[in-house]
Amino acid sequence: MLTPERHQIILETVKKYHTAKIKDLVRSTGASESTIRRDLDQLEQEGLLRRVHGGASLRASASDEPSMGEKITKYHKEKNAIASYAASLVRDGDCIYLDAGSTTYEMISHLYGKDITVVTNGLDQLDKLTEYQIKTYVVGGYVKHRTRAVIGTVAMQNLQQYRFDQCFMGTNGISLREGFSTPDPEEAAIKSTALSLSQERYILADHSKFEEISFGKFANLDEAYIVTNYEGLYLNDYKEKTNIKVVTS
Amino acid sequence: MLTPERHQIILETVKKYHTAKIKDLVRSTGASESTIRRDLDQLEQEGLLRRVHGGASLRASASDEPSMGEKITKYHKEKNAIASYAASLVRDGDCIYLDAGSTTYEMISHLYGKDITVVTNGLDQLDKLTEYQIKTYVVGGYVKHRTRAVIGTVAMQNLQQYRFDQCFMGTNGISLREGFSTPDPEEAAIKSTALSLSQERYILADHSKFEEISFGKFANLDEAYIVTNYEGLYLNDYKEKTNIKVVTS
DNA sequence: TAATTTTTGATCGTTTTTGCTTGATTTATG
DNA sequence: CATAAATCAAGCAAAAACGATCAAAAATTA
Repeated sequence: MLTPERHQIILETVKKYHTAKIKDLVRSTGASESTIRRDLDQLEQEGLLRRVHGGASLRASASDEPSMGEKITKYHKEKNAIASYAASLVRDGDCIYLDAGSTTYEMISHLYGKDITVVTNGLDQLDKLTEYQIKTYVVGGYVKHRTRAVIGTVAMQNLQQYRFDQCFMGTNGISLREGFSTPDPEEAAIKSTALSLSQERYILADHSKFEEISFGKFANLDEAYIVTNYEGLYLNDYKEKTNIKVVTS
Repeated sequence: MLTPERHQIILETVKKYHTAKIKDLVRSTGASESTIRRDLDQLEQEGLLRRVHGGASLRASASDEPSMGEKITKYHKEKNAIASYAASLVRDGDCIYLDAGSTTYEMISHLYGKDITVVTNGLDQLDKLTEYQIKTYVVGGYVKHRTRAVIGTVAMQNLQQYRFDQCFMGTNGISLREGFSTPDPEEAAIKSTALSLSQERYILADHSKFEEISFGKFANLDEAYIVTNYEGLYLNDYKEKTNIKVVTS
């Protein structure tokens, strides 16, 4: 691969995700870490991106909203450990559902090379899945721009066409009394539907989600397994009520 | 092989892939490395491409001489002129279908600010549409990685849920006798379905598509309007057979 | 046909790029 | 604040690409 082509790929990645990890760039270009580093230095020299620890990001002009880009670095490690464990649950030949959201997004890099079929309603997921050449179906329906998720009644109908061996999704809140919840009722409805179509159901949640309640409830506590790094006060209460796997990174 | 022929091949390769490796050019022309090197030097001298380690790449558009750069922007201009005109046909309140492909992609920036609903099967289109905050639905179904388009029987079924005021799509070939065609029959099927669901049907095609025939036919000549910049030999024949709008940039 | 010019392909020493290693630096975490 | 993990920069050696040179082949001209 020629240098301009690599640079092109790097710039497109940065433009698309507002951030790019060196490891991902190594994957998508086939070059070594050293080469990518040198490329990033060079591109920074030209003012085309900003070098950051672990990769590069958009040349932040001013007030950028904390979109996918920053979310990625925030609880990145915890999320990655959870995502990695979740991915290890996926078996060759399975058909799985990946909900929109940053944790399931992290899963995808760990799914590389598996012979699986993925259905998703997340636009970012789609991009990553095509990059990794994983067999993919997208749920049709209304595109909610802020979260880049496909939702709405059309999406719910389309979802019904599938049956899943496993589904993986994030959540905004987990509560002993109220179960799983997320702010947007439309997204809650999609999650609920996906759960009902799956044999095995996994909710991925870092510790910050525990004992939080949002507007749209989408499942009771005992309707899904939880994969988390939560080791807080109520862990035993949760263990009594549902199946919970604590991952320590 | 004659020198101009080699140069032609080199330029086409660079134009097509935005980059060309010397080894590949050696293979595709049958000439030696030395010869290719000399060719590249010469072509660079003429400002037609940029020499890089290992081969050649497109001229970086901005601060470069006209020649190739001009050709590209001119080509881009044509496409953009077609896209711009097509976008002007869209009325507030309309529900339109945008097929996957580069020309309809160009349309999106011209649709900014319009109060419309867009349905698409193109992943790149999706990204652009979310960027421009245009009300969007995505067709569900199998994701073909290479073209980043949603296709297959599921996609066809899902598409049937909609009815469009207008649809816009590209094509690979237009022929007086064989109508519109594209290489992949699956994509042809989607196009055909979308056409059947639309009140007004527009095919966007630059002049290079005329008198070309691909494997998958998706419509007869009289089943859609053509928006193009073609002013070639058979223009009058086309005018007799169908509704064709020639845009001059 | 013979002489001359141009183009081509191979060779070879030099330069550039690349990937790995190592020790330093930064970041995360308790 | 201290420790562990990840990331980084610099140096180095191997590989790839380069450019200059020259003789053979092809085209042109006399």
